Amino acid sequence: MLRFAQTLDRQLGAALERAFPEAAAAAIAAGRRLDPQLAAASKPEFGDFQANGALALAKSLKQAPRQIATALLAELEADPAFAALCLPPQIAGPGFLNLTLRPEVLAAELRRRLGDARLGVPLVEGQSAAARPPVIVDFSSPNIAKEMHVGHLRSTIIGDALARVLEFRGHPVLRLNHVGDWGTQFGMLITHLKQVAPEALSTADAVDLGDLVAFYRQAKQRFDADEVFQATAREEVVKLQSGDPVSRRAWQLLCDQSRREFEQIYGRLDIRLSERGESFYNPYLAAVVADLEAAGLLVVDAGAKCVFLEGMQGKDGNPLPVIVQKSDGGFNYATTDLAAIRYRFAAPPAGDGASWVIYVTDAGQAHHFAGVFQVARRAGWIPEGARVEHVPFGLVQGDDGKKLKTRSGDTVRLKDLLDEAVERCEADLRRRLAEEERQEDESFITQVATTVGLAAVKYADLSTNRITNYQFSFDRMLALQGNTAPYLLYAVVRIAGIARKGGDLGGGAAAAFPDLLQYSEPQEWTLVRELLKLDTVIAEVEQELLPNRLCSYLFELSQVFNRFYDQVPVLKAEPAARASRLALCRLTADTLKLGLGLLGIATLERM
RNA sequence: GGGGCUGUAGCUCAGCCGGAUAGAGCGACGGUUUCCUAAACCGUAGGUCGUGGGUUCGAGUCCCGCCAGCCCCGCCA
Repeated sequence: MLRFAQTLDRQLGAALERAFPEAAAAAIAAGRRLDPQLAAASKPEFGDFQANGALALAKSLKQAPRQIATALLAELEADPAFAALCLPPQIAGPGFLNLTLRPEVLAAELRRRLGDARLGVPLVEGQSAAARPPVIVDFSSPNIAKEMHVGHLRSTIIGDALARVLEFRGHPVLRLNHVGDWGTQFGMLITHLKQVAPEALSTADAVDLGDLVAFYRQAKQRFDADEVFQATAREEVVKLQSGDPVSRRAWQLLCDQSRREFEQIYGRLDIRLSERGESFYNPYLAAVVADLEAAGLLVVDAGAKCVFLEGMQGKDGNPLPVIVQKSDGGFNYATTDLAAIRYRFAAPPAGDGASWVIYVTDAGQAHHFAGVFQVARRAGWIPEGARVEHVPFGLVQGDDGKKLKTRSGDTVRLKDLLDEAVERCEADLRRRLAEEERQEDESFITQVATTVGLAAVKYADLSTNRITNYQFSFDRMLALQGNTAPYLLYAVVRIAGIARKGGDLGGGAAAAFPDLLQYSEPQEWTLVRELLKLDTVIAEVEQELLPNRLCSYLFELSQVFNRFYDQVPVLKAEPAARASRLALCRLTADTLKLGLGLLGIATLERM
């Protein structure tokens, strides 16, 4: 619908200018234009689009809205290009102009998409993909020596979905895993291990990740309680950061251990990610401080080197600092984030040369990023026209509305969460098979349970607006009805069923379908219109970085399809109708597969 | 104390640049199966959009105040 919207906006704008030449000239002189305010129709009975401009213009034109709409209508009807696109428009309510695309225009657009692997979604304009500067999506970012938990789940899934959408649009995307592999935590952990389990620091696989997590917890407790330990740990950090070989070796072992565990999760979730941890930026930390010093932004306060923020105040009304070098000479996470931003925007080969950097982290870090972005901007590290943004998300909560925990009060391990989703799916599937007296082999059951279980977890996370906290519930996400992954997957399965029963879906080519598609039923037209919205929705997701918009669309498409499937026969229809309906099935399946694919969700032929 | 986010049906959530009578799903109640997988479909009930002002032809949406919940606020990340 994007193409139509653009064309109509132009035609309506021109019609307004013809109807009100003086007002149009005045608007243009003021650097504006008479805006027809074209929008998607708010209800199906209003057609495809509505123009709200007449209401807004009433005051400045000193005319009644309906009068303006009438004048606009007259100009539009005189435009043959418009008449070829739309049925005669209707003036409705206080002065809305309702526009309905001609059926043959819709059918032709649908036909066009049957032969298009991109289903009508355009590539970004501009240079070829190879010449374009990269977009960096920074997501997932677990910590070494800790297990991944639900918090990482959100970042991982949302980041992956956004990266997939941007890639599909033709952006070269650099997916970066900014793992926490540096800093005070390692000082703590290495100091503790040296004392209680030195073998873990010299021998690969001497301890597994579970042990490491326990050691980490003990180390943290000692760090918080014991000043002597704290001092030793800080010294250990300095040793590590200055490249002491023993510390380096210990650190490397710890990282390898954790990395293997992370890779398993990413593999299961089908997520591709380039690891570039905090340690990567270690060589650049001193330069960050030097740059800030040279730019005159550094202030030493209580022994720490700080940049004070403009427009952000702390407790006593004083400006908030971003500390870039601690009083003990060490660097902290803000320094690392500044080094990262500096490197990512710097021109190659000294950096990534990015044009857009997206950080997918929890909303609690909003202040931190606002501060870091401001410092980076004032230091001149963000080029003109480049974009840098924090894409925040809310907490994962339990049924009690508090941060999700296990019954014993621990954080929920991601691995356990995924296992449980798949197990629950499998149990449900086995029960269903028994009820329906279906026989399926074990590999089918495993495949379906795995696909549906992981799809459910991902979809539940992606389908709410990311900024709000969301309540985690296996029962809801695995429900077979409603706005859930199983419901969407089932729609794909139904279409696969039609193909199995002899429906020719064209096998990837458009040639199987007639040039003139013909529809008569309202359910068919509703489905046609829904299918044609894909390009608009993708553009919106890219603009707003909100995957839930894509989820809503896919859910609505599935609902519309299920109504069609229920009420309109396909295989038993007479030949002309049958071919046109098969085209709808084919495009629905393609759209669902593409859309779910962009969410990182795999589909099934049977379930 | 300062700042951020959130508050919409019993529950979980949508709601796009301010547009027409506020939308889903679940749950509740009532229906639909000689037909492409009923993991579906159809219908009914359910709302003072936290609250009080303001801006506007028009406010769930924008502005201000207040209330409630969550989060952040100097050397952890």
